[in-house]
Amino acid sequence: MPKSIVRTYSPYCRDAVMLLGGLIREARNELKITAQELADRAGISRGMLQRIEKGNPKCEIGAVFEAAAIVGVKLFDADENALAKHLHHTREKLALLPKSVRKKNKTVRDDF
Amino acid sequence: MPKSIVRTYSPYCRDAVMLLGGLIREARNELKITAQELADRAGISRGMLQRIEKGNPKCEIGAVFEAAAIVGVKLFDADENALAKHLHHTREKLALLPKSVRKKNKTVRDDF
DNA sequence: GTTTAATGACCTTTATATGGTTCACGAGAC
DNA sequence: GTCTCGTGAACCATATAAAGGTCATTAAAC
Repeated sequence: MPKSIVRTYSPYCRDAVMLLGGLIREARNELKITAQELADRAGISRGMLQRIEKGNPKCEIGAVFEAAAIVGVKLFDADENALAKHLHHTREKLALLPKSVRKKNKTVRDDF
Repeated sequence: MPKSIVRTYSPYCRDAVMLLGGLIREARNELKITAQELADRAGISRGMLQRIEKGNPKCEIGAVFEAAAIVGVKLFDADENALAKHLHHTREKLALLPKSVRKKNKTVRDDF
């Protein structure tokens, strides 16, 4: 970022990220997998996995989801097939939706 | 990253990120909110929101979750309270769990 | 039709997230 | 006791993600 941007996160957002990290850590422990091994399998560094499990919001979502998927933490409480189907459905809906939203004019003429 | 790392993502991971982005875009359209407005409210740039909605895995998870929370896309199919409770529960469990996992010695002596 | 606004796709600059490497601590295994 | 392994934290170099801007296209609103 050009100008030093101090990003703030809502408590809900911070909780969600921390929860996800905690779930990953829990699952990893139950699977008796070392941090290094999970990191290798996810294609990330161990330090990165540490930040993920700690709930650092500044991690790329792809790495987090990858780690989560490996240890079996399902996002959206959905299994893979359902996810793919939902994705397909979403794509269809998006294709039909208007590409741009436009706010209705605030000054509505209702004096006719 | 020092050495140019080409990260690969599993199909499930890519689908999950794309699904989340699609859900955000859907929700934003239904709420009749412009991309600029959502970006402002989430404290991110419009270009960033574009990448999020497109399902780019290289976005910080905090920004994605923030945008999702604003438009009402709940992660884990859980409401805020349940999330916070779950987080608390997770913290407790983590406190009890051993801090390190150690693989059992492969060469088990079962000849006694 | 015209006008206005929202979006998508660029590009450049710059702050920073990441990978890699250390080191220290803790806990099993021996 | 010693030795190993897993973890947590800190540091550094650098690839790069993000912000901000511009422009073209599109589509609502008029």
